[in-house]
Amino acid sequence: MDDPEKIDFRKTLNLPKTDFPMKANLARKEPEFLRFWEDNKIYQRRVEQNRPNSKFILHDGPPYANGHLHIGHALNKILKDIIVKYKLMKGYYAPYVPGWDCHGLPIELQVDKKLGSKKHDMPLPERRKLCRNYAAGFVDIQREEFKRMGGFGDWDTPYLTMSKAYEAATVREFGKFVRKGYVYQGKKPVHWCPSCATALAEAEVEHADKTSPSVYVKFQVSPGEAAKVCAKAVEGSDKNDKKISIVIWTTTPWTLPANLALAVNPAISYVFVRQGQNDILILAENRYKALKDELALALEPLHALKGRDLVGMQAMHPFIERASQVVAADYVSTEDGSGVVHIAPGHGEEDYKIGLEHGLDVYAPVDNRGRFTDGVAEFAGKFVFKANEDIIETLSGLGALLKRQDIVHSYPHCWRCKKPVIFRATEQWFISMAHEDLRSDALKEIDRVEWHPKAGRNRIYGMVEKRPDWCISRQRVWGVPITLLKCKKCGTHTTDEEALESFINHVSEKGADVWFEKESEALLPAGYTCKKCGADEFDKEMDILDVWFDSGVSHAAVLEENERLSWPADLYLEGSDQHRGWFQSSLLASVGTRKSAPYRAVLTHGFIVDGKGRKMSKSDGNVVSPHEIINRQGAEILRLWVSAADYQEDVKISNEILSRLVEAYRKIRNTCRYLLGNLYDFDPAIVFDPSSLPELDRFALSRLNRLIKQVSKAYDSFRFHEVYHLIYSFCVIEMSSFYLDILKDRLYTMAADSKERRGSQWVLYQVLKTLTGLMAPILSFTAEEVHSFTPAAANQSVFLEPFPKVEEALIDEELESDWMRLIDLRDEVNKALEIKRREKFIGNSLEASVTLYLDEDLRDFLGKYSEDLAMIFIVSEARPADLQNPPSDSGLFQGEVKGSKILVLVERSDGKKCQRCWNWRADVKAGDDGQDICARCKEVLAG
RNA sequence: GGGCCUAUAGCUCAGUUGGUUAGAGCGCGCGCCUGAUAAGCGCGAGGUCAGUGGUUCAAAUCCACUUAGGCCCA
Repeated sequence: MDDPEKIDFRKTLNLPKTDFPMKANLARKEPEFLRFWEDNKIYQRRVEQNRPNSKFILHDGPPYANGHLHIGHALNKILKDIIVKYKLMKGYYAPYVPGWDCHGLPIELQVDKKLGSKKHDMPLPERRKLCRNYAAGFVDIQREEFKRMGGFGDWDTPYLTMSKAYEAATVREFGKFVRKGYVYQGKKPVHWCPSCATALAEAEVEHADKTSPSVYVKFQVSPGEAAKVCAKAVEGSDKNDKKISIVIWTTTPWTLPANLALAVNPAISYVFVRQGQNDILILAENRYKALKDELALALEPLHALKGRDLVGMQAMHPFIERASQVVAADYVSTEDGSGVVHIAPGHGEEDYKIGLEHGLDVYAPVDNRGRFTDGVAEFAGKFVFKANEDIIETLSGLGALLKRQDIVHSYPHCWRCKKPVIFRATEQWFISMAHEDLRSDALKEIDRVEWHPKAGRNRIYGMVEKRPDWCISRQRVWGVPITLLKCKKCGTHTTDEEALESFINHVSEKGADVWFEKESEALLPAGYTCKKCGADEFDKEMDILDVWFDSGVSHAAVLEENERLSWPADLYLEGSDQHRGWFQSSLLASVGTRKSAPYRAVLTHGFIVDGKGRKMSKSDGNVVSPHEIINRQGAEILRLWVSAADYQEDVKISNEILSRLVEAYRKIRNTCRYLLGNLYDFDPAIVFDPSSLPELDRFALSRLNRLIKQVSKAYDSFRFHEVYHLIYSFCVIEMSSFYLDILKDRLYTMAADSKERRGSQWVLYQVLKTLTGLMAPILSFTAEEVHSFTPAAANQSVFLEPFPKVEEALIDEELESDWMRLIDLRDEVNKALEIKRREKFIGNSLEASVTLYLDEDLRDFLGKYSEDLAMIFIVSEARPADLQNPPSDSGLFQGEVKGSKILVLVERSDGKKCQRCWNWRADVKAGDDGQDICARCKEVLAG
């Protein structure tokens, strides 16, 4: 050092050089790339560039425009983005139009909450305007959040279910259902939230524990009946003195005023059993034991009958003058209760069905606030849940109450206000599943669609097979109106083309608000009169459409209306819960009007759970927020997490998982950085004929092309975790620990412009470009960053590049299998070296000279590689020898390669260490400056 | 309670039509290197394939049940 004469060999080497930072600083630098993409319209340019090519349309399921994004949104949108980017790079015309679901109860409730009591004085159009603004606000928020994740798409022109054009399309599609005769009005019990005063969709109901009174109630059998039907049962007792009663059990005493029947299971056995002095009770035989003590029943039942023998019997309502007939129902079980179910057709789904079968009235004497109507004189005006106690008291006073306790059970609650809901028969609008074979056609279509995973088919099939008619009306304000007017004179609805067309025109011009702003007559064409009676005055239908109808028609409102898109979509991609939601509403909306499914394929992902596999909930405190990850580790890590998981099942996320991914990210990044570092002086204009390259390089190219093939296949089948594993393993196994490690000597020590070094640089260049392209759909930020450092990159952005293409000719099976065998040998040599390292016999592997004692087969195989062995093993010398004549060295390593025994002798090289290339060679001599240098290096330095 | 689904090393994933001692990478432990350096390389230890029972010459793989978990419904 102090000697100025001494050459600093380090300076004579071609060491890697790059400004590409090792530290990614993702959270800080990602926004710069976002700006780059936006400023340069990279997505738009790529889409346009692909316009002449075949289309691939991924139709976005609209998230609800309320609240910030959670990790589930991130999973969904990143998966979509990976697909869109892959298809774009593959050359498909794949515009991605994101959308938002803007109408509906949750937003309305948020707005109502803010308004408080002012809500009642506010005209409807104004409340709707507030809802619109609220939704628009969250569309903006969520849009920014999605964009931050690196997603490509038409963010400036998304589809909104509340836009005029979309609302008009919704009205138009509804009109088609009306014209085709699917739509009918009927009384039916629906989940009803008395607090929100609205019918709720299935999806709007959630189950939670509730404490309810559990009561056993006697329904006395009409005296005449007792004698007839029960003659045998009461034989031997003084029948005239005895009261015979059927025992029912219910947890909703408030439904008793609406009781019209009692259901028994015809197949099971019922017993007559004495209670106290004067009572005989009827209940299921296998409930007798459980209830014996509770109800203070006699020790022995008097008699038993099958349920079917009880059918037709008349019982008397305990406190209303009305008969209640015994009917048969297969679903009645004896798991709890008394084996007899009280039936109120207006207050239960099963009850309703049974009522239909027996011609019972759909009776529901409860108003929209959950209060009894005047129909129930003694409880009129009482809120049903409060009336429970009054009813129980009444029953008790009449001696009809057998038992009362409180139980905690799972009960339906309103998803918004979290209060318990009731079943209540109301006037609703329905789409009939039976009309025009809607159900069977939908089922046929399900089998024409490709479902990923396959189980999705069964899931939606089962649901569509069993689902009831679609209740499409809601008694709320924030939505698309049910555009029907009712003639004031004859009550006929305006279902004709002329009226519906007029409504569509009004809505497309002014938006759906027009329905609430204008008078009925102003919505109709001038001079319009009722088609039935000729009257000209109408009442407006004030119900709005189910939001599932809104989003269900997106195929029509978006795919058909946007000329850049096409119908049907190639793919829908949502969480597996959407088999009941959007996949189904879209299917029905499309089959009903077009007799065909709106999608060719449906891909679903699972739900996100914590590291232990539990679902996330605020109360458990295991919620992971995407913002935190983005701000701490970067959106790139979130994207890598999405890609690494097998999303068709539940996806786990935890700090451990994320930190593993951060490490994997660093490895991929560093591999790219190292490639870049070795290309600082490479001119990509130089083209090499691959066949002229050494085997090692051809092996690397073969592996690289195999990688392209495998990765493409994985992308094509949406198996992104395979993409991740393939790319990552390639970086670690093929590159970092093998090819690149071996190449160091060649790259650093040979003449910068030598054929050998340029050849490997050319290979490294191929590897770099390929890796960048392969990872771009997932690691978009990093791929772009690498691309910006890549020498002579043709395009401004990696997303303007074609996806890497396989060169089949470069995949060489034979070469690969030979080199796999060499790698097996290398593994054995490494084990032998490690032992010597532990013995402190060597440190750096270059200090070693290795002799391999091999059988004839292996020696033959190694023949052509004998010159390359030292390079491959990264030792100073390596030579094959005959296994038959091993030395008597006790330190011989015994190994095995594919069943062949081998022996490895590790010695210290007897040469000297070259101060420049660090190899130990016999030809190392002191140079002019007195430093040891090998002949090869001397030649390089001589130029 | 019903429908659909899942369960392989600490983590993420492989395990072809059931067929030799269940694989990979990471992490972990130990070590080397200091010319990828908040890097790189090597070696090693980790699994009764959720459990139980069955079919079979043979089961992680097929069947049944159980347990745990997820989605959807009741």
